[in-house]
Amino acid sequence: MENTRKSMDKLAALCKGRGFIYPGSEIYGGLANTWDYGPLGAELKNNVKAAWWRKFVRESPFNVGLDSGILMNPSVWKASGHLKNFNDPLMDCRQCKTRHRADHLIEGNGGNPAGMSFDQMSDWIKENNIACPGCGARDFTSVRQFNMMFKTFHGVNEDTASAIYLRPETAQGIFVQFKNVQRSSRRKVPFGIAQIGKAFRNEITPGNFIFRTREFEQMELEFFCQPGTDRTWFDFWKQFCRGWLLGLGLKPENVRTRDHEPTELSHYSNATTDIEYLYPFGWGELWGIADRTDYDLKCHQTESGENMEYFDPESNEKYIPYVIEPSLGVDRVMLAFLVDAYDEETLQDGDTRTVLRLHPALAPVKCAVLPLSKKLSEEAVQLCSRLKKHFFTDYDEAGAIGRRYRRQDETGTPFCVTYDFDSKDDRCVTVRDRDTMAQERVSIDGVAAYINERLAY
RNA sequence: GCGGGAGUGACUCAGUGGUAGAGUGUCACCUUGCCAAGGUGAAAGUCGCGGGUUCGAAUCCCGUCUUCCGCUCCA
Repeated sequence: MENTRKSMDKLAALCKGRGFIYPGSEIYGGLANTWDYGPLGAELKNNVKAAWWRKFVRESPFNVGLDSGILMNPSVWKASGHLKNFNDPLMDCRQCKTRHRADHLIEGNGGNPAGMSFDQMSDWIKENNIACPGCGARDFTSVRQFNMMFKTFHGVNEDTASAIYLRPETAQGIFVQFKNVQRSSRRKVPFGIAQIGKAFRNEITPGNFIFRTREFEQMELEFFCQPGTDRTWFDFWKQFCRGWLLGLGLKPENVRTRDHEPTELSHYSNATTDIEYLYPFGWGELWGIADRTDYDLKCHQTESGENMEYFDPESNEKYIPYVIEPSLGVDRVMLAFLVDAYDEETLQDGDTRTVLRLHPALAPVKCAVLPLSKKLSEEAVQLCSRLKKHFFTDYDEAGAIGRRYRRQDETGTPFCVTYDFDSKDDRCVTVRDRDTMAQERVSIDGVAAYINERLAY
């Protein structure tokens, strides 16, 4: 545990020092569990999202994209069940300091918490002499409410009529627009709608760096298919998602899939599989893949009165499609890529070299132009501005060349291009590979293509 | 919310009542010329905040804020 804590701390320190991730609102003393992405973090995050969008939307024969709003009609959350299910009654054991859900406690002891007020729950637990599952004591605080949805006001008058919520997931925007998208894109089932966007949840226990934060970004796909074919598609997307992760370099031994037990399934799902990653703090959920059945569309049909049925021209029947939902957290997958890439290499002379072995497609800086001497600045700067048209290129002429290589290693730059005293004559530069530290002589005119080829995934 | 840590330059920390320090990092110049930490110099600190004790507080006392870890929840 000591080591794992340390490795997360080291990564967080590197992230702050190099401009990946800073603590939020730091000059005001911070705000718990909020983080801002710095220049390199913003690049990395964009690269992660671009890689996902490319694989799940642009290259997909099935899927189309959507960018729906964070603010939605509150009825959406009534229909989806979030208003009801995102309100948790919690109480603490005064003896062992653990926290419990009052409704779970009541349910587990043969009671029925449905419809009980918080006071009634407190009373029930007292009357039935319920003991703390942790320590056996019977000394609880009273039940308090935790609403997981961020509430705000639509319009300038803070009256209850205009209370709305920040979306706790992006999925509902997709369900609500299902008919518009299907019609306007002329898609036939099976097809999917993909979306990247922010979501907000008042998590009771955020933490572990950017793994769980109250403001986070999701990359979700809602894949609509004919009832009965859902399990086939479920398995298909499971494999597809896993392949995406491994294709971008996550080590297979750090990735596992875990099927949910029937008892832990969400209220809308009949099957869920998590793809988990081995973080320094243990296995953590990365990607939840759920068979949501026709639950969501059905709920919206009931609540809105809008017919959500799809007419299948091939089978000549009407049905509400089943939905397979692979839902991935941008921030936590980014953390997984960072953790997986972090390496402290011991060199022959005993030196340690910190390297972020990010996949070239994800690396924030693709290439750094390093003149061997400041006397070569002019030509090197010219080369740099040419390369910048192709990909993010950095320039550094400060200090010894070895030092500059190490600096680039720390931020995961896959290629360093060294302009030396021969370059002017032979029109070639040395390209140094981050992972192998091997050097190759490449013509100045061909260096952009040389690197571009290696950024593919 | 409860329990336990912690707040001194960007980072890691020293300083326990008497002039705020070091190393790393950053920047400039020199040196070097393909794998960092040679030289010279510079910038950078409301010692978390408020109050109290004292001739004098980073240091002692009281309060407060923030943050980290653990627990409950994670659609």
